[in-house]
Amino acid sequence: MKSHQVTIKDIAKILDISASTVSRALKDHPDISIETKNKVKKLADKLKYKPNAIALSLQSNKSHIIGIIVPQIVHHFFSTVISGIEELAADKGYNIIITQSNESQKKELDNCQTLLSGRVDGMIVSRTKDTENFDHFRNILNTGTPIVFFDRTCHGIKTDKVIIDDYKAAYDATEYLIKTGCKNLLHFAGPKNLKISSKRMWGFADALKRNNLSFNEEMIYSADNFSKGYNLTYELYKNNHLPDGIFTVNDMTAAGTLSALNELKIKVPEEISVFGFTNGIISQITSPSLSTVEQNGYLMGYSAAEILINKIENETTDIISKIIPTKLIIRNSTKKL
Amino acid sequence: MKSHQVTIKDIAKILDISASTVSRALKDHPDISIETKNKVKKLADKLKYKPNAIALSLQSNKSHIIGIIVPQIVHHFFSTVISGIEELAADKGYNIIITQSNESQKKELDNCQTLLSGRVDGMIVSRTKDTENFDHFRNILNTGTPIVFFDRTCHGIKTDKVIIDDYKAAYDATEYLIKTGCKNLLHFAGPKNLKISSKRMWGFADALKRNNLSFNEEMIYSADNFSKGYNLTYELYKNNHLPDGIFTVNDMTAAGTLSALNELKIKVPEEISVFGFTNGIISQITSPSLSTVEQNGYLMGYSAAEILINKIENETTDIISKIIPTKLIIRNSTKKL
DNA sequence: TGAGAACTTGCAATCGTTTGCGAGAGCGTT
DNA sequence: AACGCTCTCGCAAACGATTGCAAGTTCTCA
Repeated sequence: MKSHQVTIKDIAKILDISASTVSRALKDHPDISIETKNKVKKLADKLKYKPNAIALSLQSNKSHIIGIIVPQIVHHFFSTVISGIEELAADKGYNIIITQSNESQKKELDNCQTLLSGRVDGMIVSRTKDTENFDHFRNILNTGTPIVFFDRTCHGIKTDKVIIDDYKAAYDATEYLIKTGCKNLLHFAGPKNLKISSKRMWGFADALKRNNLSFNEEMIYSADNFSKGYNLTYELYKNNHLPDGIFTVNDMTAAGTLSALNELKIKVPEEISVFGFTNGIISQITSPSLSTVEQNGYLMGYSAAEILINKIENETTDIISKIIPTKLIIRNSTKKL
Repeated sequence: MKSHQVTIKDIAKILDISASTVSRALKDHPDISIETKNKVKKLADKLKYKPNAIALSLQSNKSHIIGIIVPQIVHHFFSTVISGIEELAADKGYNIIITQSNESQKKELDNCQTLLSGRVDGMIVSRTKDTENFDHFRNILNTGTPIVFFDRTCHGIKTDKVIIDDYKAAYDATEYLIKTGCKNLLHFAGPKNLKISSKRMWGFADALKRNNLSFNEEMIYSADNFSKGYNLTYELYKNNHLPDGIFTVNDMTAAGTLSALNELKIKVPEEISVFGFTNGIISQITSPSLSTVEQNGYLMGYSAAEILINKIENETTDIISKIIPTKLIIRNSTKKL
């Protein structure tokens, strides 16, 4: 099937000149006469010649490919980040190869192998949740292939990363709830060993303390997806433990919470305020629409690509840690200031 | 920065043997003595030798890369498809390079160039909405690089494709609405020149006719996103034109509709039933949760990859048109049978 | 002792492209 | 006529890996 893409040699043979002349003619090298250039360009055009990127890579030892490893492509946040990466990469003449780890460390290792074998110029990675061994990344860095981590980073490795200030974002969101009159808050949290989760939790806790509200561990519940948020809300209702404000670790959990509250005919935000985190599509769709933290995935991806490409092209060695600013998006699940 | 990945030559030099011997030793060629093999393998292991995929590609004229063009990565449906492609591709030893067209034909053309230059072994494509000129795809097919289209296909090109039976799915959904008692239906439709939209529209129309309900063009409204669904619903309300059932071209539109109905205190499904299309995440989050058509994106991607890889490896030339079965997902925005 | 077989290994070409260097042609100058 | 210069262009090596073929060594057996 795959017949034959036109090569420089083909053109050379047809015009009865050498391949080097064709190569130089195509890139306007001054050594080549104008007539020859014209002949070559005309034929190249006619035959739809396209340079073989693979041969160029081999020659230059640069693939112009960025390798990406994410837990799941379908996750809205990750696809947003990928989109940001793709945008800048395309601009700068890079392609992106995407692999997903499905939260499995074995697959993550495989992905590293593949990308290394493919001689990517650099990698952008968000690691799996439950890994504490980062030797594979350390090895790659040692070979000189740069890696930029985003969102989930690797404790103990000195490397470039792009993150948001989860602590501050959570602090701000919580403080907003307090300022709009909530006095009895709960936090629906993610797994403790995931840094982004624990930071959000501490932001919540510190906001309470600084605003003269007491904090204790019983304000923290574990719930980080739709159904857990939904079920937990029902449970709190049954036990008569519903607060007047809930800050959730992500939008899905908030959506589950809202769904339960709707069914229970509890008015949001009049009786209970709900604050999410991520600002995914769903935050506009819930009823009422969800106040949340804008976690600019697109910008994260874009920035990560920026750092990486700079590293590839300028061979700098300084470690960059970029923090993407967050923003509170106030919609209708919270009261107005 | 990028120092040097270990090559066969490096190993050869260290052991003072030729590169060919190393190559053969690594792949257990019978010509090589066991001692040599052991020496070579041991050193290769120690130095973390990884074959240079680029060199192999150049040599074999196979890149083992599948190029993907989608309008937008962040769109849930597309990222689901990509996920399906990635899964099988990884299994079969292929990498995927992803590009997005952002619904711009110019970018789509650029993407084709890039992928062609990258010498991908094949492509999986969902084209931009408003293009009617498919010469670029025709040209690629002529060079012998196979393309499998999915979801949005190209009228007039004989090529492999993976689609769903939009007509039947729409027919079934509409019939469900009728069977649960709706007598006065409307359809919120997408652009007419997009085949998937018009097929859904005809499925809707024919279901009405076959069930002895009259159909006329005034039952078709143009609305294919959240805000259009929302606004249109309000407008119908004002003009006292609300039906007892609405079938929308996608989930987002349905979500907008539900949102408006909620605000208008119109009971769903008691007063109005709403049926969506896609079964994205949002269909579980709306209140009430949305009855919709399962459009198995993952399976579409997986199947597309299957067809493509088969074409690449077995060089078959027969054209395959695969139809992914759909399924009605009944939730709470419609009445029960 | 010599011939042939068996076993190991190396040479060189190849994939498509780039690039330093050298070579030939054509011209003008002395 | 001889030299030198400018214009054009081709040769060959290189990137990393594979592979047909040739070549070298060792061994066996007559």
